[in-house]
Amino acid sequence: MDVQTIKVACSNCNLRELCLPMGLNADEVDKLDSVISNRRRIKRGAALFNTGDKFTSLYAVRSGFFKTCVTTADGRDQVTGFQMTGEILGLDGIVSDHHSCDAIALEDAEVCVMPFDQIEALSREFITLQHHVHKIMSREIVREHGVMLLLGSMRAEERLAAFLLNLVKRLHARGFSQSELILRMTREEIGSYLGMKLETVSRTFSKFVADDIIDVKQRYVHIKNTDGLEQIVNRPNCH
Amino acid sequence: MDVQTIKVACSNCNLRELCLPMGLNADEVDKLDSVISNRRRIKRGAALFNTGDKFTSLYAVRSGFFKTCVTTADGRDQVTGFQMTGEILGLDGIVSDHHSCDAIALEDAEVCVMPFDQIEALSREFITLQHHVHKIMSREIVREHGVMLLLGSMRAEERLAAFLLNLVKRLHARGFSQSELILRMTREEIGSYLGMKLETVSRTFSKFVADDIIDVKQRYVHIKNTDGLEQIVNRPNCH
DNA sequence: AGTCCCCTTTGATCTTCGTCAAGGCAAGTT
DNA sequence: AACTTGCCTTGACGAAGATCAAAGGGGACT
Repeated sequence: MDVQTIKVACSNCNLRELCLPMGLNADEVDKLDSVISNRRRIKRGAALFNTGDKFTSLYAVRSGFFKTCVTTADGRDQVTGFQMTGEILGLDGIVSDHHSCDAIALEDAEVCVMPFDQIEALSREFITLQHHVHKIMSREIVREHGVMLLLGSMRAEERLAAFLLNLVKRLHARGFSQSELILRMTREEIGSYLGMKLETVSRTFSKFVADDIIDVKQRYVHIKNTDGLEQIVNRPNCH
Repeated sequence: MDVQTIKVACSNCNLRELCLPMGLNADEVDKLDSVISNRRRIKRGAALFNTGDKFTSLYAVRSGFFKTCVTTADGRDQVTGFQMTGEILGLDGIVSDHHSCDAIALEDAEVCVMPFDQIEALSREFITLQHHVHKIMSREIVREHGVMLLLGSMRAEERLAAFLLNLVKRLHARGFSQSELILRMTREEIGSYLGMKLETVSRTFSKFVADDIIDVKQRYVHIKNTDGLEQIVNRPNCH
């Protein structure tokens, strides 16, 4: 086993508590290592996969930051999610054997390639892994319920506040600050995800700054008042 | 094996081409029968499960019509889907062992109860079933992508047109008319699902009637011009 | 059959956000 | 250093849809 192989192994990966091996015992992680054959590097702006591509594998984000988006025939475009370290990409492809969205790297990134037939084979062997795969898919379904709630019933300020809180929570789980973050996406991508125009995103950021809830300098955001953001999200429609 | 048992079996169910047994061979369906122990009747307005309930089973809709909705602490409410015959409910519960939405019957309904631990056990045995379970979850993820696109980038007319086309397509797959349907939900529930107010739903229906695209009489809808509806959905934002 | 209640429709008005437009900032290039 | 380019901010205006209000209709129940 050469140095490179060791480096690739889940067992040595500092993400194993966030990623697919979560909850597996040492023996099971060893087996999982054997099916995660390789890594793939994606340049900023490039696609990990595109709509229509044959589905073969799930991908675990090892480093970098992705967006997924669906596009309609008439050119409409919707960002469906942002994925960071330890999160899984590609679940959309299982149902039809082809991907139904694009996964684009928002910065230079690296993913672990997990051939899905091998994941399925292994999860027939290990109950723990089987259950974990099911949980990952269920988690994605529940996440999307949350986005539907956001898009269907929140106003612009609430959406952006919820978005910032969600981002910073996930970053904090990865060891980053609870109050500072660098956005990896443009205002337009945030707007697409949140169902608003980039100008509205910008204005809403400016309003939060005026209200002394955050500082913003381009992509850098400092959350000065987390409670303030939470109140914006939780306040029932006050009209 | 008494008459009642035979009636309950997937192998004799006229939904087996739509429901969980889809694609399984006779032997596999027999095994599946053995884990689908019982049915449950749900009265109109009653819950199949509520947020917070312990997750034990998936449910296949045998008859009737359901909505699922998420509710926030501050009383906001979002319908996340409508489920008809042959569709699967409960996937939201897998990730945390508790349901994260309510499933409410919109008319008297009956579901097949599928204990999830047994589904998992059986799908370790049958590759076909394993793959099918994964597809069902992936399909739900892709469906939700579509809803996000709808909520994030469409205007009221487009949303309602897309909704009607989707409903009638699913009903047609179940042997119903391509052009006529009975809505099982109120204008308010449609509005919640589509991210608009019930008055806007009503006005949009009225506009479609004025444009001679549909007839509406309360819950009854007759689609007179399917192409017209499709054009409304596919037309790029024309402002 | 009559009553009640919920659902639906429609109108008038108001708010939020989208649209259009112009200009600024930051980073990389020549 | 000047220039280009992409991204962001801000202002003015308009449109889509929300809100408030009132009244009509259908189905369920007694």
